[in-house]
Amino acid sequence: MKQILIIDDDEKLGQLLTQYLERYDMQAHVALTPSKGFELLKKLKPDLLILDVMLPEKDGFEICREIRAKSSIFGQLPILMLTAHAEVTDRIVGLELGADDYLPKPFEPRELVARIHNILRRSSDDNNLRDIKNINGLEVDSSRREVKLDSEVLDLTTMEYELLILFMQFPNKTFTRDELMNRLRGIDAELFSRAVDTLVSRLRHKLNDTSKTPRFIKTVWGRGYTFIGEQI
Amino acid sequence: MKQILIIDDDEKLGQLLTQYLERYDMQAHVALTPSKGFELLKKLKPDLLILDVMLPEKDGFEICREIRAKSSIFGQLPILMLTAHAEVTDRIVGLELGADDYLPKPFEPRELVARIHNILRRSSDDNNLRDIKNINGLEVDSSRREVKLDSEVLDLTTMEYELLILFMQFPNKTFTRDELMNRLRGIDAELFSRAVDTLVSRLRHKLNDTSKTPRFIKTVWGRGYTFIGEQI
DNA sequence: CAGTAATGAAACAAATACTAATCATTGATG
DNA sequence: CATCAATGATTAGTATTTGTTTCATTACTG
Repeated sequence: MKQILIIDDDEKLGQLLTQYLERYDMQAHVALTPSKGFELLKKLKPDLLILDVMLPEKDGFEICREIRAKSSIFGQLPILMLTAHAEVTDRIVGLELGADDYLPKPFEPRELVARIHNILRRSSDDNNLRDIKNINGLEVDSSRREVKLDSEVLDLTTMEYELLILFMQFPNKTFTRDELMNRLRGIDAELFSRAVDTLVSRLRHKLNDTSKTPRFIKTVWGRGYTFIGEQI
Repeated sequence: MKQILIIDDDEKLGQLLTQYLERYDMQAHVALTPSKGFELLKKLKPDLLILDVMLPEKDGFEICREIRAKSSIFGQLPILMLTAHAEVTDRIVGLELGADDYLPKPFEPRELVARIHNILRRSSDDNNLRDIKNINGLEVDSSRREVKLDSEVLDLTTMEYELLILFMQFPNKTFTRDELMNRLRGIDAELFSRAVDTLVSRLRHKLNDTSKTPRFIKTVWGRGYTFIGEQI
């Protein structure tokens, strides 16, 4: 069953949608505030996010941007924006904000369901491409959040896992520390410490990759780190 | 190519930055006064604005505030502030002024480029576009910071890499040693030694370019060095 | 072709960046 | 609220890069 997270301060609307979506085999969860929303986001890892533009604390644009910034974690999460009026829409869809679709209020529930289906179909198409990755003896099943090294399952922490799949998404790309932290922790990550190094070090250990000629994560001196792609 | 607008009354600095940024595939434009700056801002619609805090007419804070006020037009425009000293910084970043980052003078050009990249990545997550230069069997993928010689990846240090892309930016141009050091290390790098020669020598070795009829880097006796462009 | 200046690159030194161990903090869990 | 796991910060030790010196070699000059 698809999990849908709705961030909207209109409680009544939330309940209505929950009931309605249930009929289409979707389980909806409502967060009335952005902070509650982020909490549920982490907990539920929903398949789709419905976001109201008008919200207390921060507006929907802001939330959308934040989520997109943490691209490795929620970069793929489809987002549907609910706008108060049809006007502002240009900014929303596909553009810098990275929402996948929008729907002006008021709307027909059926219309909403149609759009949800649309989005989910779209996103699942390219999700399949990255579901299981296998590079150089390292196998990641992202739907299970499981990593196998030479057929043995590794026990990775959240950060370690996120770092790994970020690396694997862009093999051979050299990431600077700043870049890594920004991608892993979101926009405003200011780093004064060797936290990234520590994280990499821990991941390397679990990957058994501490020799001077690394199998997976190479240090690029003066720049950052690189995940080594297929060797030819 | 990214367009960068610099508002700064230090003409020399502007020129230097323009040249430097060129190497990183950014086109810089310098406005010496705020009014000229606003004019260019409208005309160019740059991807990023670099703003000196100390300016004639109005100071950088003021400009920043004004730009942020016209949020519909330039609300998204990333702004990098150059401050004379590191003190005032709290007010600047992210706060009521809405700058995206700051950099205290004096700074290393490399540092500036790193910050620009950071900001641009944050504001629009589009570093998938790669620009690849290919000269005479030497291939540089600047987004990955990867250099291939006859299809083999080279392991270059930071300085070696910087030197190489500087050369490749201006094939057939003869650089003096002074010029090279200034471009590589920042504004008024004083050099009493043969550091440049050593650097070139090291790069040549990695490029396998030590024969008397060089493939890439030619010595111009009494002058400096030249990177050999396409042979016809 | 000798004399002189410029260059290449080896060897050493200094500066800088990285690793990993350790400690501190945070946040979750019962 | 005590415990434990995850993550951030600090730091000593180490490795790498970069700058400097030096000397043999090379290219120019008269």
